[in-house]
Amino acid sequence: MNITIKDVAKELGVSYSSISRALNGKEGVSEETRQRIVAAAERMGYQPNELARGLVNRISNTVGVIIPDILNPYFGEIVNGIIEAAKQKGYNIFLCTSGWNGDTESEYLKILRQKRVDGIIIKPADYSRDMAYDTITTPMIIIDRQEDGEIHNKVGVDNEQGGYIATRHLLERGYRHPVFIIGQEDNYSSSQRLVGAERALKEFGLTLEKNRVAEGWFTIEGGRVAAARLFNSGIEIDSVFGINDLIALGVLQYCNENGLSVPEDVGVIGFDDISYAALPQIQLTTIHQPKHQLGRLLFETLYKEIKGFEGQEQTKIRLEPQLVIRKTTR
Amino acid sequence: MNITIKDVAKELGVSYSSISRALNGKEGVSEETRQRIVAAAERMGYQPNELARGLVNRISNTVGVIIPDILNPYFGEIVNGIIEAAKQKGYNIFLCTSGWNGDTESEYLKILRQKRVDGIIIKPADYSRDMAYDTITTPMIIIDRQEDGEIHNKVGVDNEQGGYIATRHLLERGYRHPVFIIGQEDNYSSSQRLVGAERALKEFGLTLEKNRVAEGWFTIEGGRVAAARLFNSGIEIDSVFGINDLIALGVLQYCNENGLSVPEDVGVIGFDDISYAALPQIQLTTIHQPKHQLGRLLFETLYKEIKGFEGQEQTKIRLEPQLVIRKTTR
DNA sequence: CTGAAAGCGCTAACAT
DNA sequence: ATGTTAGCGCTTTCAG
Repeated sequence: MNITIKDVAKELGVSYSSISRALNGKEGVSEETRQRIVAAAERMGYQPNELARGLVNRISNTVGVIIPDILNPYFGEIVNGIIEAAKQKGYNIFLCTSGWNGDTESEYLKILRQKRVDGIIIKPADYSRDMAYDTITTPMIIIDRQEDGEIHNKVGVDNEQGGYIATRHLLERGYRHPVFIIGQEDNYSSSQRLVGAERALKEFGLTLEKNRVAEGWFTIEGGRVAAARLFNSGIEIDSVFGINDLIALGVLQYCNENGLSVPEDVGVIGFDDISYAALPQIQLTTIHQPKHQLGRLLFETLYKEIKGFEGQEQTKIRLEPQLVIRKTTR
Repeated sequence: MNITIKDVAKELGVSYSSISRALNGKEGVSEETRQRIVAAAERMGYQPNELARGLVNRISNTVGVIIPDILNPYFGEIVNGIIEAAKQKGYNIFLCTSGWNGDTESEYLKILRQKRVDGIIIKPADYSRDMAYDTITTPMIIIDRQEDGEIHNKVGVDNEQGGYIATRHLLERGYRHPVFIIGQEDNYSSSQRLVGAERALKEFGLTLEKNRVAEGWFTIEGGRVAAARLFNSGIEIDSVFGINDLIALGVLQYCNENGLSVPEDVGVIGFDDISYAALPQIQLTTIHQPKHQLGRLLFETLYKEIKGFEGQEQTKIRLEPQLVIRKTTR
């Protein structure tokens, strides 16, 4: 089996608590024996069992990350930022994907706690469920949520403002008949962005009509299908706000396949600013989010909670979204 | 703190070994007490400590995954497949990204073993280092490697064949001056694909010249920069084989920015067939890999090794790549 | 069927 | 400075 602390103790004829002390840099061992121990451990290829250490120390140097979909570059970049920040603090991450499914999410939440992760970073799969998070005592931080009444930390972009900026841009460019494609209706980010959209519409004397909002999936295909539904519904459309870039990409695909020229016939705006949106062949106008930074911030905030820094107050960080005008709006 | 097996034992006035038996579905408890125990555990919100279980059982139901870059959709889809297959077997994954850095990779390899993962799935950061894997006794599987002389399992696509097909396609379409953009020179997949390219060239009476191969990074920007270098080097170029789709996307970007029309002035082919390659605005000709399936297979093969199925022989699985002709080659 | 006790590998008092 | 011991939470003999 694996070499344990006892093996190297026996080898050297010292007690194994000395080994522990030496290897963990604690005082109580002479410099000489410390060196002998370190050398022997190295030579024998000793690897401390983190399971055992975690059991006694009650820490695992591990955090769980639950996101809906790793293939969405938005989450990909966030995870990238999390991993980077985690590495600097000696943490590893359990990556879990919920597929926007609340049950899968709950399941992972349970497993993560059984694995005794030190903290959890989560993007809720749906809106309704997440008030139940308050019963979780593990340090936890929620991505992209700003609501009150919960105990956990929150870091995210200002979605309402983002939705406002996007819609306002459409309106300012002369589009008067925008439609909106969101994810599932109970998705928090979607609804917040819609609230912002409504505010912009109001400023231009317009209202948000129900039949101008379509639900889909947060994927390219989801956007394409929803666009088809909208354009075939008979309403007048001169622009579409895809609630994320993947959806907007699907809209672009629909337009392309159906001879609608962008940005003349229809203007398209997305949200997130994933890297593919900037390709010269795409040039999607969108709302930029600092995704990598968001990931780093997420971990760092969680880390502080884990280590018990800065008291018990809930911390909320709200990042500003930014309009990036490219070629899909006139 | 967290409630333990002892708490529920005390609550019920039974020994805690009975709790263990009941909760793990082992025999040796009457049906009646089992039900009482299950009910109490549920009521008290008992969550077994997997760290402790892992310590005694010597299993963690965890595997480590080390990939170079989660933002490359090629790896994204693989990871997706791994997570999906792992979930079915009750496994969680530690996601580690090496950033194509061998030292980072080694570091993670060490940590993973300390965390006592049951197995490791790895895409080596570079070529030279990976023979050192033979000293690792943890079940391990290597992505996309077919070489002999190692003890670990291997699952991947036939890169030589893929490189051959891609280059042959270019040649068959009348391109006679292809250049090649690879990742770092010591990358295994790159060199294998180049071997295939050479074979195709030979069939057309051509040879692979050193100055027609450029090194870059496996990113869009890497492809763009390498393309610029190549096109400015004064050699004749009528087509480029990007060793992965991200690089090919960068080449497309370079062409777009420099008024080179594709596929007339220059033909472009990639490798991987990431989803963005199929966008109507992109339509990249490429070599398809079954990435999701690859991920599933990776985990399932590893799982068998962990569970000690099918003896000790090294298993190698080689998937067939497939040419997908779109619009970037004439 | 059930309980007592040992031990997984390690850390942290407590002794010496 | 070093060794001894208890115990982290759990599983698994071994008795009863």
